Amino acid sequence: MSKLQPARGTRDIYGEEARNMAAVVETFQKVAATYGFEPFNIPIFEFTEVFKRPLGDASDIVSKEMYTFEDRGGEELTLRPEFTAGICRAFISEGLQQSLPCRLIAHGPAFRYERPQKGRYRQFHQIDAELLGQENPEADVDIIAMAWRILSELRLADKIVLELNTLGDQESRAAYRAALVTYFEGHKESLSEDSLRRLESNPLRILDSKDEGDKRIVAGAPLMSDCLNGASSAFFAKVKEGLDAIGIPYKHNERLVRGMDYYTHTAFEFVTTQLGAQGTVLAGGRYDGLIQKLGGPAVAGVGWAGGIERLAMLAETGKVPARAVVIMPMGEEAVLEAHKIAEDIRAAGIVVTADRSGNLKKRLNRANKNNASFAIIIGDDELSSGTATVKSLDDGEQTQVPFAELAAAVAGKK
RNA sequence: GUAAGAAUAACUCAGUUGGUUAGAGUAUUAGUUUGUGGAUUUAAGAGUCAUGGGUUCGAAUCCCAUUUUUUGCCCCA
Repeated sequence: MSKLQPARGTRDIYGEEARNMAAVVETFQKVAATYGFEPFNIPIFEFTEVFKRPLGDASDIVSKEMYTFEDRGGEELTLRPEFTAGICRAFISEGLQQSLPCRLIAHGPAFRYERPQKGRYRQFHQIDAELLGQENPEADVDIIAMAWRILSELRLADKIVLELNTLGDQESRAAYRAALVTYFEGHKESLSEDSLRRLESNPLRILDSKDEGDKRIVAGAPLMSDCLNGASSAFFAKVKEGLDAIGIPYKHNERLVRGMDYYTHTAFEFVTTQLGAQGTVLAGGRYDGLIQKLGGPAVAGVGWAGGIERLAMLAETGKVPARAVVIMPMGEEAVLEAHKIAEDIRAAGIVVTADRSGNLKKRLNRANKNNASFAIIIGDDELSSGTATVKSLDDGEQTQVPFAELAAAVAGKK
């Protein structure tokens, strides 16, 4: 800590940005509720094992990006790098298999020790949805539809495309992985250094390489669709059929793979070209074996997470602070009366702030700058008559209004 | 973790081949006594030129290190 500034990759969020982020979360909650999803809050940190096991030791998140620490009791803890693992742990801890299916949403900060860039921070914020206990492909359709509706409500539909792929079930995935390894082993000498490493850790990721040389090799690589067994391709067909039925546009991207080891079957990403390399705005997939891997029952799951910062940057929510009524008491006695009046007006759901310092000119100036709708002036004259001076800051019109009628006088007129 | 840029007032940015007291716009405050805003105008405050070293008679300017940030890669929301 050299100066009084936020630690690398963290920041203070306020003003328009904070409003936009709040709007994203509100839209998310509102839409999710119409799909029958309910809030589910999990801790911000867990035992390290909770993330290590499902994500896979070789994944970058586990090997270099986790905020892991030992607490005073000597426990190994980790700040959550994502939500899914924690929710699955909670599902087991709370014995929720009694109440399947579970439709759960969560939102809040997550942490990854990465190189910061715009739209990529060490503390970032996600919205998250998980649907547990539904093995059928219709569940995938449901949860993608929900994501699409949220993005539409945020008016992002024309800035974002849905990319879709299947990784198949365990068997198909293993077969594909083997086919890829065989193929890339044959091109070892021309693969990039990164991809040689990936050949060991996560061969599927080579498909996603940005390296030009790799891309040429990848072009000739075997396709997932050729390795799918009957059940897996039937599953994927159903998902596509469902999306077609409700008119959600998507692009089948054979090269789409995901970082986490736990995905099976459907994988999808909502992508924009407007955020540079941070174009993935919301992404997820199916993770049928995950809960079992954590030591729970065999329960299917499908879900996604969206980056709130990234969504907020794209969405023009147009959210502005509500215009306030500013109450301006002149003198000691008026201050007390102003408290009472302010409370009365707020009880009617109107935004009221008080400005008690400076001469009237200054206060009106400030009120105007803050885009207030009305000024309510209370001085000695008003106290004795029981009526306040109400001044519209839009047209300057001024009227005397009895204290009891102020809320009505100021309501609705914006 | 890796490569290349950037850092000057609250904000956006000028600042010549290294030369005296580092500028502008926006914003802020004030232009007077406790009761009337928005425009114009006048004035003022505001900067350890990111931090620490070095070169030089002299550094915002050149060199090195550190910190933060931006754009790629890695990876991901």
